[in-house]
Amino acid sequence: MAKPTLMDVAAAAGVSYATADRVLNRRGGVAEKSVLRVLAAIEQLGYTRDVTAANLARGRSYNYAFLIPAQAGAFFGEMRAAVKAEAKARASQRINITIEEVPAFNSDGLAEVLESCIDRDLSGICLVAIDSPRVRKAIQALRAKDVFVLTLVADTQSNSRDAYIGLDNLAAGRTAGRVLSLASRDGGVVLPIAGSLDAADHALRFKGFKQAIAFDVTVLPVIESFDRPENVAEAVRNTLEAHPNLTGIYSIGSGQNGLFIALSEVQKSATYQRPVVVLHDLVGSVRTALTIGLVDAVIDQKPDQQIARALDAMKALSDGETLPADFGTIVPSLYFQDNMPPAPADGPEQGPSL
Amino acid sequence: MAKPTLMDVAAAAGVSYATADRVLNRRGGVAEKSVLRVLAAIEQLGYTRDVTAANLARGRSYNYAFLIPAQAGAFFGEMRAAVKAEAKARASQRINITIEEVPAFNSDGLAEVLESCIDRDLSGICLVAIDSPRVRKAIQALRAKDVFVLTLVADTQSNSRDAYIGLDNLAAGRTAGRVLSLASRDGGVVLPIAGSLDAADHALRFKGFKQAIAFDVTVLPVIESFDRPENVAEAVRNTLEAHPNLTGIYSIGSGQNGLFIALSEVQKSATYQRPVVVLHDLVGSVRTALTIGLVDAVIDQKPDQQIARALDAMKALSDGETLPADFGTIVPSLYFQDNMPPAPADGPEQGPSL
DNA sequence: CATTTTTTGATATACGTCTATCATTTTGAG
DNA sequence: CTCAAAATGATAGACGTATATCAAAAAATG
Repeated sequence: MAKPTLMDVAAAAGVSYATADRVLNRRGGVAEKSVLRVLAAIEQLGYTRDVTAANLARGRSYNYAFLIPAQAGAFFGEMRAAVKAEAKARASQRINITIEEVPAFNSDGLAEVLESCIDRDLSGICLVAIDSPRVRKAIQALRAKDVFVLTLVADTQSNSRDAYIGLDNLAAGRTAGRVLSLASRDGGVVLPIAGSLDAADHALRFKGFKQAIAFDVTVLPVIESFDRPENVAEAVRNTLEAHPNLTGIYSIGSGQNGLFIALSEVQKSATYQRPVVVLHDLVGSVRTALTIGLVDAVIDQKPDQQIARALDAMKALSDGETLPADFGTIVPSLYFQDNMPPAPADGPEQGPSL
Repeated sequence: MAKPTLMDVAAAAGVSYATADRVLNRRGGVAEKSVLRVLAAIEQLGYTRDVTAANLARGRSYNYAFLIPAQAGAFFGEMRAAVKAEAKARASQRINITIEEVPAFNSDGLAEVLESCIDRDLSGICLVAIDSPRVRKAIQALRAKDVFVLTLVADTQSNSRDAYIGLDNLAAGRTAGRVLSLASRDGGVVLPIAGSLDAADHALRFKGFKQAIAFDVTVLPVIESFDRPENVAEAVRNTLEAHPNLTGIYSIGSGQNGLFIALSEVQKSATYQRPVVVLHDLVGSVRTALTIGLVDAVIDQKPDQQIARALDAMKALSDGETLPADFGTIVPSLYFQDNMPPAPADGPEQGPSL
């Protein structure tokens, strides 16, 4: 028996197609007993609406926009590539995706783009949030127009968006702490390096890190790089000087160049045993560092999976479903040289398919 | 401008809808120059076929079957739940999925079910392979009828199926080796426990393990449990007796009960420092063990992701696409207490949606 | 040029649903 | 019982594509 159609349901319920349709689409004006009979028939036949046919009839397509920060490191580059890949994959399913470049670290720039989206007939928008009154206001304006707003990677206030898709930073920090604790079994000394502890994500990671670190491991005062590679290289050099027995380094943020420089010096000099190094985000340069053994473990937030998840979330919201509570939580992945996933390939253009 | 339709393409190419259709669907009998004009129009307008409308018109739906071993431990239970979840999620997209129970470890039983599938009008089938002549023959018969056959978790000969979706066992073993090496920095002694090294997956994991283990770490002779918990408990006890300084245990296979028993004895006695324990598959009991700190790290093969991947693969094959080379390779995930993903919830039944 | 062959156009029906309209039946109130 | 209100039925057009048929036009053949 083929999949039942609404016609079958109507027949089974002993009503006309029109009535079955009125029930299914809650158009009202149907007697209670008829409603029940239709619902019973739906239940009994296991009817599910063919959403593809429904969308076709409604002339409905899903328009989503991603606002991705421009040129802010390799991470967002991968993110952009992932969006493009998903856009292509879903194009044949009436899902249209556009990417808007947004100036990095600039809340007014972000707000401006958001404001320009208001009359673009979008059903959802996905942004890397920077909190500011103007941004919040723009988001509210969009949501008032029934545009779903998701935050990605970085969140705003939780009541001002529909969902947040992003890394569980506390778990990420704990994982780092666990690895360095394992690697410093009988006590040890570890150095945390952050971009800035004022950034919410870095602070959370650091908090988790301290939670998970073993009691007999000494955590040195955290170094804040403020995105200046020289600072990091210098600080790592000094620390190694002062603590030749350093067992671990946790680089909490991005911008790893300074760290790489200092580490390769250590590797060459061979005066010290290299500490175990844990850092974040498996982008190109980090991938290389892991491959050649300059660092040991990488905590990744799987940008491609985040994009896919964000799209699934927006589609679900558009279809009137509600999201499970922890839908947006991305569990940190831990990669060694040994279980690195293959690098994302920007596949060649495909011709029109059959 | 809305998404272009084939009508738009025909108009742009200056031909009729019928001709554009003939080109798109390779029906033949079209002059070379017309073909070129249509293709140019497709290119220029960025036309992509609306597959949902196409499937609707074709009356096409995708019928897939999953053959999952019955009652063979919690792992396949999770797998079955994942299939059910995906089945529900894709029901509205003309994808029908059935689950067939297959007797565990029984190649004839598997073959029988396979043979019964031959005239069921399936477009794809997914099984946990057990190699035997009869199974191979059944698979060939299916493929001869244009049914795509994927293997899951366990493979057959690579030329006898369309794709294999499964864990990269070598990488999994290497990852375990890496963790135990990290945890045994200045030398150490580690104990590998396998179900049976005759099983291809266990052998591969063990091979990877040895590859990644540090040179100054001693690997004790591997214990083979042959799925008897008592053996494992006994062997672990003896090993701890003989090597009070044991730094790590790698449990290569499933059936962890014996290990858990021995470990909880150690935990209580407090005579030894508990070795670092790495094992496989984050099923219920393992999850508990990880939570209470009985074990340290779990390598997971993400059954839910495997199911999703398998479905994507079958759908892609059905649509005439070719799969990327490493499509089926599942990268092992490493979980600590700290980054455990939430347990899969068997969500409550949802009423008919809007 | 006449004839056959190839190519093209026009058009109809179908897929499962949405939306709308109009006619008809049933129900409830007075 | 009468009349309005509520409920139901019947049906048509649309969405974008697939598939088929038949006639008309263009090209190739002799």
